[in-house]
Amino acid sequence: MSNFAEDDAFEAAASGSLSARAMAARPAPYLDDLNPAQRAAVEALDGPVLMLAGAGTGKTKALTTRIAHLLNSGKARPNEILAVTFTNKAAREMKERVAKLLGQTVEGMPWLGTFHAICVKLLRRHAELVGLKSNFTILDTDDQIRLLKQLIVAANIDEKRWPPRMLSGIIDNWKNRAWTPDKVPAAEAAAFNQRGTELYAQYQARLKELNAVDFGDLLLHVLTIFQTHSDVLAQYQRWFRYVLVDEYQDTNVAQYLWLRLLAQGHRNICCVGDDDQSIYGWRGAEVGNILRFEKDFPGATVIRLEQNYRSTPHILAAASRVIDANEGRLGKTLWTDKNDGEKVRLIGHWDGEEEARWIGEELEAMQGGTRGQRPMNLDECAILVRASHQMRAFEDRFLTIGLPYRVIGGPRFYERMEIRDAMAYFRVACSPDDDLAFERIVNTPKRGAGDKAQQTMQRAARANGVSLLEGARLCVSAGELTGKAKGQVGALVEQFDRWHAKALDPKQNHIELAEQILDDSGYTTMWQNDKTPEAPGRLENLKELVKALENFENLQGFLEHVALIMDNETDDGGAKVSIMTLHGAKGLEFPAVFLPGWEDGLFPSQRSMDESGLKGLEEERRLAYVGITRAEELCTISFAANRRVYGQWQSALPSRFIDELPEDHVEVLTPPGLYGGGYGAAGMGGGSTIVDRAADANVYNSPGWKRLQARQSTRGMSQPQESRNMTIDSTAVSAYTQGDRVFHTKFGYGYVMGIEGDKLDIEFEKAGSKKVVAKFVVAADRADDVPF
DNA sequence: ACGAAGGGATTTTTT
DNA sequence: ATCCCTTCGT
Repeated sequence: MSNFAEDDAFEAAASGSLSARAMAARPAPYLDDLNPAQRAAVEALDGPVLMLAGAGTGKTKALTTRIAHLLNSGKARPNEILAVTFTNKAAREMKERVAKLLGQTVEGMPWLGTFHAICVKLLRRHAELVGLKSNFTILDTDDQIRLLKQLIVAANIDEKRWPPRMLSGIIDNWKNRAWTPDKVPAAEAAAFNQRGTELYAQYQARLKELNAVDFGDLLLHVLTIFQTHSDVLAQYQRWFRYVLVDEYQDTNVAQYLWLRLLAQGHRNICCVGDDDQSIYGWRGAEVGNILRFEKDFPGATVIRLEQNYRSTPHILAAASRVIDANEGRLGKTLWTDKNDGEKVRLIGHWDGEEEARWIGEELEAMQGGTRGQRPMNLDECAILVRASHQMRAFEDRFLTIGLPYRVIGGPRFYERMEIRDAMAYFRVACSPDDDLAFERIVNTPKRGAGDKAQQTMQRAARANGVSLLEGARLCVSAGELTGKAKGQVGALVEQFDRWHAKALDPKQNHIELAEQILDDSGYTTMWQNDKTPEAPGRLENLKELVKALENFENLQGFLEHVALIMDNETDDGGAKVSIMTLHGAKGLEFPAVFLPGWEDGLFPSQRSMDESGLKGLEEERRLAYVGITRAEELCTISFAANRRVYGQWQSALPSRFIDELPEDHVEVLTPPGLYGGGYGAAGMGGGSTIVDRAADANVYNSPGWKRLQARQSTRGMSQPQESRNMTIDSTAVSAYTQGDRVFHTKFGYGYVMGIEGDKLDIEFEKAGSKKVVAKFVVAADRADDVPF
């Protein structure tokens, strides 16, 4: 599929515009732009280097300057540098910045890219060594899951017990650890009753039949090649004089082994990362990789970038204190020469809706500068949430008040159903052997080919050892399909013959062909006739897809790229506040950042703690660190006492991370709201140092707050600090028994029906059945003591 | 073969 | 609450 002869990396560089010799004599003005640490990191070209780059310390600048310096000093030619990133975005940015530094386009840096993109390039060259053809196709998650599902069903395994999604997760996990089916440790295999490894092996076999790989295979196959063909490995070890790795803390075991093998040639490896920003443990990242770098590469130079150019001292202090609670850090001390600016703001709310309302009002005020500081543009502001379901409250609110917003992250362009369908048509047109693609669209639009018809085709294909498309053809000519399917599938097969011929024809305009495929197949018509509200949008997307084809020579080239470049930059301009997850915000920065939802259970996420214990909690804490350090000038943290989760009202305590904030750098805001303020925060204040202090300082000197404190002492409840463990205070829960009549400020009176973990199951007279943290109700006979 | 209704789950995300 | 997927009924 790819004609990589064209970009054959070893060849390309020699003719590139950057001849090593020509560059050698050049001065290095870019060095003057660096601080001493950055400069040291750039100039330590030889030997292993670990660059510990804290948030906002100019990591990318150091990294790109280092590449420029390598080239400029004649140490390496562009194609002798291996520079890996995790995302296409990072790779793109790096290319652009290197080019800018050198004042010219960098041609021939073929080995600057994502792990996956580089592995595709390597694997296409050596595919036969792992039993593949070099035109293998790359399956995405969707294809992967459909394939696994087939295998599960075929093996007669209960889908409920072994959901394809779960199996795919297990297999990915194994691949992240560089375990091929035969290398899965016995203990691990036993944990899944041997069935897991069986299915894994079957899956790999099936992939080979399909001449396909999934994302994990890209790395794993190349690793296998390196491990089993020392000649091939040696060739690359020799070739890559310098190796650079971005976001090293995010590497998994497979990537680590891959890098270690390649770097063994010249031992010039420079890893850049920040252990405090390791937030991808759940998908296989090993912080350990960065922690033991010096052991792996004895004599390594370790350079710390600690001067922060992004945030004010207050923000930095808050972030530093929070992350300080983590164990086993490599340790950095971020500093800045910026002026103090505003303290980190902390505010509690009664519920999630009020929180959204308040942030909306803040954003409006900040735009006009009415809030007392410089006017801010909406696109200078961001709301960073822990989980995407939190976004909805903001979207709802911002829609009602007409505040422009942009959700970053969501489903990506190439993951949308209509795009994948269209691509499946293109895939079959280009490679009629692509069974998964054919299967996807054979009955889309409806062609009367349901389960039964498809099984017939599958059987025919298997029996004759041909592709599904050929199987379909056989069924049609043998009259094995029922009336409706017979005609329409027959027509489809003929259409694919025509389209395939055109796809191979160099004179054929590929854009016209794409349009023709979508129209003649009835796919466009299907959406035109669809009256659901999203249909027009889907047609729009299809138009965009066709437009994207302009950038490519042919359909094949397009498909090749899209497999790896699944991101979409649909920046339609216009000032909008960004809403995204904390994960999505890594690497970004905003003058003003809102961090809502800081409640125990939500953030830190209960699930994370349940599944990974202290390790999970520490990763959550790093997430908090990432969140705070995104802010340049203004950082606002908030929490809500009540929130609707899965349709049920739930109460929660403020996040333990709030206790970890340094009070000197935090300003506690009084929420607007009923009863003279202090509503949410007072109700929530239970264990927060901040709020306690605030109360002392009369910030929370509301009657309600005082009464709450009085109530807590009279009832002899455990002090919240003591209860701040992995499990929430159970003393309070045990203060009640079934049948107790209780009062809740929001839901009114009710009876305790049962106790579930840390929550009381209460049947409220007006509000129905709810699960509530005991702290938020009082015995009905004490209802007068309720501080609101 | 296809649409409606019921059941279960629901962190985070790249390639 | 909502979404997705399976099952059931036509």
